[in-house]
Amino acid sequence: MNIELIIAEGVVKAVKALYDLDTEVSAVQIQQTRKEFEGNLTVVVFPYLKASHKAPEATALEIGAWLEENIEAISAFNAVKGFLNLSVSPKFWLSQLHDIAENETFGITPVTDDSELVMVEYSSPNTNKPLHLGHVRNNLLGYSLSRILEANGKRVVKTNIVNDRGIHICKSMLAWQKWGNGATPESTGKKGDHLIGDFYVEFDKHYKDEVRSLMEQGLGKEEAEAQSPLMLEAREMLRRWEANDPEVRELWQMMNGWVYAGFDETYRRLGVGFDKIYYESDTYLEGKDLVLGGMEKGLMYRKEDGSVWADLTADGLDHKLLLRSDGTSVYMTQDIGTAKLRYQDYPIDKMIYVVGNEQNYHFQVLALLLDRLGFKWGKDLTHFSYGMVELPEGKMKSREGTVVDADDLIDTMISQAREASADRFKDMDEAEAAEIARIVGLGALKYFLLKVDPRKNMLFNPKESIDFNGNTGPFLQYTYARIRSVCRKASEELASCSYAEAVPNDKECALIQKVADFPSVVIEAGKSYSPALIANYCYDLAKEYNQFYHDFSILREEDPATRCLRLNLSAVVARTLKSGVALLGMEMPERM
RNA sequence: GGUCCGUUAGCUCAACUGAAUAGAGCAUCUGACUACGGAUCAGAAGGUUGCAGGUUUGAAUCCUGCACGGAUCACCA
Repeated sequence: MNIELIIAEGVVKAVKALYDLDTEVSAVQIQQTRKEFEGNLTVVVFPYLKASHKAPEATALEIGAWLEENIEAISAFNAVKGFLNLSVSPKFWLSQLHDIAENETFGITPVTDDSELVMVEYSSPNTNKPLHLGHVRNNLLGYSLSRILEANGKRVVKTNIVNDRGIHICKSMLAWQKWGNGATPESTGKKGDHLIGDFYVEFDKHYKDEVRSLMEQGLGKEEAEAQSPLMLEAREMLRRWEANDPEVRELWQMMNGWVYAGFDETYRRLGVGFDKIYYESDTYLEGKDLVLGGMEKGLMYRKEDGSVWADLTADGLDHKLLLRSDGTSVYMTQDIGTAKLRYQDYPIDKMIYVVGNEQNYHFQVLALLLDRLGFKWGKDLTHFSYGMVELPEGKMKSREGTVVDADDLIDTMISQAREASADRFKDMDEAEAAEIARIVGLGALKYFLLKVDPRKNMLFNPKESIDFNGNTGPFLQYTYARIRSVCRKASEELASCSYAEAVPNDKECALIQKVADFPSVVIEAGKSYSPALIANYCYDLAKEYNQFYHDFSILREEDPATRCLRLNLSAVVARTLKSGVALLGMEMPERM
């Protein structure tokens, strides 16, 4: 049983017995005892002063005495001002360690058939350029969030909505037709998404040239942009696409196919995936029907020019356009259509959209509209809003070539990991060395992006790249690999020894306590949708373990029970670290 | 201009949602391998938590105002 709960229940009884005060278990304030004081856990007694009519310290001492008397696990206490520091007996920690070691799925709530069904949308790329660092943050957050929710017993459907239609795709297609000379991923040896991205840039270059020369002929900027022959051609292509022109559709299919192959490779390398992928080319018409249906029910209205709007002023927002005067869809309409298809496919209880914070307003509106249109999860949809990844010079801009490409970054991380371990295992064969470099390089990247509060913009400095020392992914992996090394050396003893007679010292108790916190951290991370909480916990645990490892010998400890305790404690720490970082999508190497 | 978000050590980030002397890492300086893995550990130094008020026994955290930065308010996606 959880020690904090035991203490909280004890405090409720204590204040009832001592001061006749009724309070709730959830209202009891318990925190980790600060390092400079004796004890494991601390109860804040300020809330009970009114009932005790005594000074803070006297009240704390009184409650402490009651707890020591009535709760077996409490072995000592002291009071500093209004803080009651409680020491938990080594015996209790020993039994905790035993329980944890026995529990194969420690910290993980099993998923059952009647678990809540949560859909997580993430990634959501455009098919006109390769993924960059911002997408990587999105993908890792979305994937990690899915894992965390699963660990909290939710059924999770991971989904992706691919923005595969629109003028931007036509630009790449047109550029390929004009200047591609039939280039394919095979003929050029380029990843499909990069190839398409190059043509998108190519279009932009020629388009800018056209605009410039038109402006030199005396046109205004807007006029020039509107009259650029390339842009007119791209728009014409979009019209043909929407009219199902076979030639355009065929080209579109082929080029999108290249992009998907490229994306799939990046996803695979990142270790993320989806249960179901939706395409806007399939969903944008659905949304139109829903909006028109809603209009008939009086939920939306039509202006004289034929455009369709929703009046959201009653909810403190503005009027929102849903269909243009020419009857075509906007972004919002597509999201409504996608929602409909998803609900047809899955009886969703909860929808989470992992999308950047520049779309906060969009999702506020979407929630209201879906609710209005009768989606039961609409009002309570969660926009998991995250900040941008910025460079020292500011925002990434594809036009200025300051985008950090996802594939390049992954390559860089892996080769740096390779360098860092080059002189370490010369005996290792190539396949194993490559696998370890992959795990460590990606671990550094994932931890770097996930340890930060998602809401905040974060900084990535390409010159400094990502560290492998200190508060990093490799620090966790190193700790794990080192424990595994020790466990391998004593595998037989670990399997058969007994630590029933051992008496854990303060450091060992503190370490057991840290491990025992894992389940509540998983729960809190699930409630607050926070991979960062998991990352910070894993770091604290690894740091605590490394201190222990440094101060005490494991294999050279002479007392068999103590040696066994330390072996088992190490094994449990390793296992907890591994399942913790798994929630971040990170892997652990057996050696590094 | 309206709305929303952010501002913590030189730099990158924490702080269990109101508690003790605001913590880590990097960088700087000092120390620890004939040792179970030094991608480690120990120590020093570094702060008026953007500013000013307020609520509270107690505020980085809650309220008000201001400053700075960002996003958004498109018949763009």
